[in-house]
Amino acid sequence: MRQKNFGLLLYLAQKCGLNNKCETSTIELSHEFNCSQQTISRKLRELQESGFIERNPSFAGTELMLTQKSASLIKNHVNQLQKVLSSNANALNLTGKVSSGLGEGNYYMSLPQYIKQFEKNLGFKPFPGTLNFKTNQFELEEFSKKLPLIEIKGFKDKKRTFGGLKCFKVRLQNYDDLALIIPNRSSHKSNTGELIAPDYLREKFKLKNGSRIKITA
Amino acid sequence: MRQKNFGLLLYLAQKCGLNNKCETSTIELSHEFNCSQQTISRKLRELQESGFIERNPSFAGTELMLTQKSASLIKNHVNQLQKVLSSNANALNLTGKVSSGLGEGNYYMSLPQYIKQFEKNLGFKPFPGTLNFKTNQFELEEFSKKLPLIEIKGFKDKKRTFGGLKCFKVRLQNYDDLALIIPNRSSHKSNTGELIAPDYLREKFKLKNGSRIKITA
DNA sequence: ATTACTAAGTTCCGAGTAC
DNA sequence: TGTACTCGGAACTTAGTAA
Repeated sequence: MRQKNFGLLLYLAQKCGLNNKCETSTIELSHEFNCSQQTISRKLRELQESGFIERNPSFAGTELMLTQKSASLIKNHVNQLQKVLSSNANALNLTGKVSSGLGEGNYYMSLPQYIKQFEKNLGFKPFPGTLNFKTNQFELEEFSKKLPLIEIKGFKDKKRTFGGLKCFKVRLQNYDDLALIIPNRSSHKSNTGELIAPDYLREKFKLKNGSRIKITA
Repeated sequence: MRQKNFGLLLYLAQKCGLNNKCETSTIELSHEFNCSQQTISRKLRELQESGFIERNPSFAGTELMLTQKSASLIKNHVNQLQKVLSSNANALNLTGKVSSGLGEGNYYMSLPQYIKQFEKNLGFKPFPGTLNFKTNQFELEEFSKKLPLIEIKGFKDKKRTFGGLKCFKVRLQNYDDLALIIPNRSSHKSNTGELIAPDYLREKFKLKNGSRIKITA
């Protein structure tokens, strides 16, 4: 919506239909719409000036009809809301705010032993760097719990031990070569999520620190 | 609709979905909704006080979620509009204002030669009297043109000639034992339609002179 | 009976600012 | 960074009327 007098327009659509002429009057409408006759008079004029309705004086009031412009607007409005009702009803998602890349992930992404496992398990060669985002710790846990787990194993070399990490395939808008990674023993705060992908996500999605992102399952 | 801040609520539904928590802030929303941070702040409080959203302060802003009350309201809103889009898209109708019974029809309804034809062609015995309504002359013609014609024949007795009339089955709300009659040579103004039915319509539908009616095909 | 103008009353918005 | 308060002005509504 975001259109002046849209509420009245919707009411008129329900009263008159989209392609019908409708005999009514400002007084009648004011009773039905719970406002004054003067307000209806003004609103009808505004709707007419904006090309949303057509009016003709009639034997006792006004004959009015919604224009094609109104029909399009209303159809569009309904379509948008239908999407919300259907797709979003049970869609899993997680929102957060892009933050600077201090996560552990960047380190993992430089080690061939990890990279090989990513390639094998995710089907893409990850970009050398992670996109970090701050989110709600509890939500992050709940979100990842509901997704199929891809386990990336840790390993040892002569000097030290490298920990394993959890990995989950997710989506960002329509982009689905994307995985959320959560180190098994992370040293940074767990309100941060890390994303890996074959592309440089900051560039691809024009992201800056503070940009809001919404990842879905 | 007719609900305060409904516009913002719809926006939030599109942004956050119906069952999801959503990380955002008053500033972010103010940019997206084209108003000030203060206005969003107030509107969110109002929505919260009315039980349409729930909010929790979060690491950098607010986590918000629509309540079940919002979901119901929005679903209802969409349902109503869907009805408009589907049923009303090509529904034929005619609106008018009940007027006093000075039409010719009352006379016809008293003559057995006509009554027999009505019974045969319409399947009901008409109430002795017509319900007259004023409407737009052109609309009346256009409406009746699109309906199947039932012809009621005129006749002669020793004294004079009685003219024929056109008859069309129509509906008033869910009531469909109803016919619109148009005398072939009418003496009254043709912006008046006449309805016959087995019942006394004024009583059945609590109609007075001036009441608006909408008949459909 | 309408519609619509003006003027006054009311609501709403946002800049400034506190926290 | 955030949210939310105050308050002056803008926007909207309506009573009284004219046409």
